Amino acid sequence: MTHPIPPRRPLTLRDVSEAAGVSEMTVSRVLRGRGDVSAATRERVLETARRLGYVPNKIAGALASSRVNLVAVVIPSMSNMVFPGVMGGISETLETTALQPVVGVTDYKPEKEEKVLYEMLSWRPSGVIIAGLEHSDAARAMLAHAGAPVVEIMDTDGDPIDCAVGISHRRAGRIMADAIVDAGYRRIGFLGTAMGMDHRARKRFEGFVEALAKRGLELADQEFYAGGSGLAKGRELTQTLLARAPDLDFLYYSNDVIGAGGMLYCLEQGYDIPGKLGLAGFNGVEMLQGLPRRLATINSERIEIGRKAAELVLARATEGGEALASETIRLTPKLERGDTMRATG
Amino acid sequence: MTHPIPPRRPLTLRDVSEAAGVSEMTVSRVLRGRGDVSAATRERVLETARRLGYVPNKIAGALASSRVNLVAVVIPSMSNMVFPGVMGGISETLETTALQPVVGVTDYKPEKEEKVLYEMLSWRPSGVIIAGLEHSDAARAMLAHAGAPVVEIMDTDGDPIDCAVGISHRRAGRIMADAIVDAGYRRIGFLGTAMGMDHRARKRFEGFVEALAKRGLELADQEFYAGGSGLAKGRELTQTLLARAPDLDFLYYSNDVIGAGGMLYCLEQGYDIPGKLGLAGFNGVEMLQGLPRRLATINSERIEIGRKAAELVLARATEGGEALASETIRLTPKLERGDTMRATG
DNA sequence: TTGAAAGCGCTAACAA
DNA sequence: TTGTTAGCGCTTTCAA
Repeated sequence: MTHPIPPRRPLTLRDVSEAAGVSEMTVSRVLRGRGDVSAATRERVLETARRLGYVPNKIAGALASSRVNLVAVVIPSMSNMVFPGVMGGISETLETTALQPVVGVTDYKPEKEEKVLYEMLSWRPSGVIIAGLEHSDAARAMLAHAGAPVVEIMDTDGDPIDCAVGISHRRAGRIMADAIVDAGYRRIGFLGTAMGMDHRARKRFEGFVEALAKRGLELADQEFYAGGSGLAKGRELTQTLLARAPDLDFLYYSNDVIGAGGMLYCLEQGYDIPGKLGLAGFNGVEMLQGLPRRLATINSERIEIGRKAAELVLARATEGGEALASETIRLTPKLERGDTMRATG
Repeated sequence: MTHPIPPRRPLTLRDVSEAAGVSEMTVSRVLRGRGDVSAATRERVLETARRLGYVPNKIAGALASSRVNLVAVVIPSMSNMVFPGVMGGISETLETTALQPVVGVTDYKPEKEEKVLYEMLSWRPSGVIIAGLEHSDAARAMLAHAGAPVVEIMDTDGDPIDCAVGISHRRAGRIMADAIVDAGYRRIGFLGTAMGMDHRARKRFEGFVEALAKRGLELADQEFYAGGSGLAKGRELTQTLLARAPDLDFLYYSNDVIGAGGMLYCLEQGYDIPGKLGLAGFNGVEMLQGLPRRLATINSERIEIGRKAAELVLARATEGGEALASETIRLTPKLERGDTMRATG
């Protein structure tokens, strides 16, 4: 089924200028809401612009003013694990400002990160918010030359290029390990991603294993996977691991979604949770509210990270903030015990 | 904790031109991959650009060429109900092309849709993909003047401005109603959003009620809610409705997430599903794979909608496609019976 | 194959 | 309060 449509050329300032009988400059002033125009002229111009359906050309405006009200947000994935939270915090903070977030996704691939960064920086954004502290040399070079504030988010275990907001994932791993051991669990299994390019998952794992070691323990068993997370994946991993190591008394998952899948599996199998078997994930994902039990987890403070990152960009991208020093904000990973972990042994 | 960073001005074509000892024009040609440059010159320019860390200024490029490789994608929400699927289809299709999707969110608010559209169109995108067929007059005017192909997605019950790809939500409602009645259920309850500005949810509801009427039935009871969907919300609605109308034998939810919450609640309460009580949602959300039962649903073909929409834009935004006629693509909503609905009475 | 000139649509800076 | 001029960093077009 087809139907014709008349093509039209977008209007220019000049069209409005001629229709309203004032200079282009005056139209420009009115549309940018500058105060130095008489009320009568303003009214007439606004009316004309609306009537014609004029939409300003930001490309020309940006080139002339060398101001672009975009903030590049570069993240590894849009999965509902982290993206909605971080993005929510950013949007909320920028909502009432002139700045607008624009998102690029890297799929945890350094080469894609480079490509996405290159594309986004070529639009000369007013700021860059990018996940993680690990970037290729080329990416770091681009960021250093961006001519705009750069905020690396999620992680604080490393050296930022400019600003950073996040939590220590090593510490998050340690906190969970300590809580598990304090609760009296001893035969601990790990289930999670293969962690190839997921540096934060790796750091949590390292912190976890290290803290166990300090308490004289080591992982009893582990099961890795590659590819996307999902409840089904969590079930599968859990079944495999428990079949191999039935004497485990705690399962530590690298994220809440596979943890939740594991929880559903264990409940169906009739395991005594948290009495004989404890479970924990990582992230504090809202989406999972409403499952039969609340999974123990560590809140990764995604919304707050988004908010703070946007604030740092905002301050530096706004009139007078150009010279602000770089800054690193460390938030505190917080244990949420839920219903799948005892409080004490 | 603070640490200083040296600010740098972004490089221009001229910097590369001087460093490489050729004209700006030649550098421009090389960087745009045009063939009419000698291999030696090309090599030298490429080397220089890389060494300096040059990132082209697309703003200037776009202004000069009046070509912008962006596709505006305007959707009501980033919830994991529809966004990831649609976006996946779009990204996948545009991945290998010069076009890049940029997302704007309307929160189901007409005034926000206008604002987002205005912002996005002011960047003169090569195409617009926008959810729904219902828009304010102002929004419709902007779209008609966009000077770029417009594809309205998700819904085909109405008149598109240019192109459209989607399913008939009325038909989806009818299909579900027929399947439920055919399976022998008779006391049917509806649980869903208040549907203020969610036109597609409203159309499904209308189709559903209409099809029931044709079979001589009407809704036995219903429960509406406002605000975000979540498993917990589904539990709550279900509890309320079943307390009020314990004799219901089917619960039709306006989306899969609240449906899944309801399912968890009903299983815990020991209802015989699908024997004595049937359940169904809408969307076909992958995320829910791995729950104790597969919820009956209607697949809304989100990925395919994304793909087709991107293809329509691509064809029209590419050399020679400017004059292509408008086109409407109707996909077929497909029933997925899952484990929560009998096949026959 | 390379370069020079003009201009994309707007805004900064200055003039009236 | 309003208008004029120049130019943002590129690409198009035309000339060499």
